[in-house]
Amino acid sequence: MSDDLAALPPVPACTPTLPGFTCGLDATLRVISGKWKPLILYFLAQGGPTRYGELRRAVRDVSDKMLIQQLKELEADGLVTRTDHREIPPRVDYSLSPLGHSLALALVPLCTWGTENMAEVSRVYARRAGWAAGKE
Amino acid sequence: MSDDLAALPPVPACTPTLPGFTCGLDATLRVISGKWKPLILYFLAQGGPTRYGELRRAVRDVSDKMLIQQLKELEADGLVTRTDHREIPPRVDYSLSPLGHSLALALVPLCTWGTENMAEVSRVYARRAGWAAGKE
DNA sequence: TCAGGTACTTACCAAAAGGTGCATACTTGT
DNA sequence: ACAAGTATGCACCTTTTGGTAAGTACCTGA
Repeated sequence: MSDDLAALPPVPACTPTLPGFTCGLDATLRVISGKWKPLILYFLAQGGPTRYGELRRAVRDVSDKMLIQQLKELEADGLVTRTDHREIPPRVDYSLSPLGHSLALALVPLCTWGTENMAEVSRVYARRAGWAAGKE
Repeated sequence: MSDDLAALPPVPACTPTLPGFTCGLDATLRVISGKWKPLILYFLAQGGPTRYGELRRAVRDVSDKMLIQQLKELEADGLVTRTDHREIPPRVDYSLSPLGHSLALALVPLCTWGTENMAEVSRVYARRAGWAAGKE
């Protein structure tokens, strides 16, 4: 099993191209950290422009405050585009910028990994949850 | 630019195979959320088994408390393996399990994305930081 | 007229995440 | 004898994150 690792494709080194980031991964993490951001990005990547309300209903359990906040940050970071149709009642929709879309594509392997290993993950998580709630 | 998106490879839908997770991405996020986890995984993926102290020095700015804590969770989640050589003074090293390594591989695109777009990210981040520190 | 929907904003609070520093038990080097 | 290093544990505290509930300005349908 230790030989496995040696045989697997080596993980490319992460170049610390710019100061302030230890590596590319670090840079990416700064932009997608936040409970809902990856989910928002991924959802937007699947359907096209989406109205606020739809998004709200799609990303289950998110509150208005959080959704708005994360959307603003994503917008400030140039990952999503907000379109205000300036109608009354309000109509606004969100879509991915090309940059955002490229990030969403980079999320695909994570999504795949999660799907493939969901059984493992859920087992571990059930243990954690039970351990947190009950006694042992 | 809106046609761009249509032309790009469609992001595969995320199957909610098991209850409790909205999709695979969600599952993955549960396991790697934590300021240092992706960095730890990635570092371990590059060099083999690593002693605690080395790891500590490698992942810059991490405190003992945090590093230990995250390592424990990663271990509990079956992503890293802890080997205590039961020596005195203490000698312990950490390495990736096969599952952990597969996850590290899934992180590669994120790392690449960050490297490629580091200029963008750092610009945005500089703005955020300055805006937080200064007044406007 | 009144409930309900739109896309938010704000104030207030709880929980989680994270940091600092001290302690341990034993070693090696000075 | 004493400082320093090893891999942690623990108590205390601050910062960040996230949630709840209310309000806004306007519209539509009953």
